[in-house]
Amino acid sequence: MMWKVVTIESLGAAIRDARKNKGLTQTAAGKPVGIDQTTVSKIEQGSAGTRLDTLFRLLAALDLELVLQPRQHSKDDGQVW
Amino acid sequence: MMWKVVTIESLGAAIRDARKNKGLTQTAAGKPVGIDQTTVSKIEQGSAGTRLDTLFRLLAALDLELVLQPRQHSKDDGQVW
DNA sequence: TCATTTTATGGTCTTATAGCCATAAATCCA
DNA sequence: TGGATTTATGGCTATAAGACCATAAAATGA
Repeated sequence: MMWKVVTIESLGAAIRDARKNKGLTQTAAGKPVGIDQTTVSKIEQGSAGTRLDTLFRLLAALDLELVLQPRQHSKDDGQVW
Repeated sequence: MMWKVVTIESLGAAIRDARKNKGLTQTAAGKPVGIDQTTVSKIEQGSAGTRLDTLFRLLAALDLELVLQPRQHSKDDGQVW
């Protein structure tokens, strides 16, 4: 799977998707990298203030990576941030 | 261009790369989205505590987007976070 | 080389994350 | 449907981001 991410909310949704695909609970996903369940919950809901270190630890736990690339605009794009 | 990002440092480096490709200074990149030059500097250096809202505003300013995907391991991968 | 531009660093102040705990709310399933 | 699991919320505290200002350091180019 690949999730295009342009907003914090879509990032959270993608992470939730990936976590569920792996059959993990928020607690199980966060525990190995020292992230509290409440924090995972907020991230998945699109908390604006989430810190990068927290995000990257969660990505590691879920075996995910990011790709940065020029924005590919499409006519049905809504708000961009 | 596409930058694979697995660490905060590589994210910062990729952003710097993209910004320079656009011929923008840190001040010029941050100004339209209300981000201070000092903050852009820290982000590019890989500041762990950078907040997602700050990151996404900068990505918007540089017309960049993220893609989230399963990690593609390669034998020369180093530390993953 | 030297002035100019750009980036890095350091301090202050305000604000908010994330850990932690407790618990309500929602979801699952037998 | 009811108990168990999972997720969301709220409070508390320590810690730190980011705006802003000043300035040092580095890079640029004429």
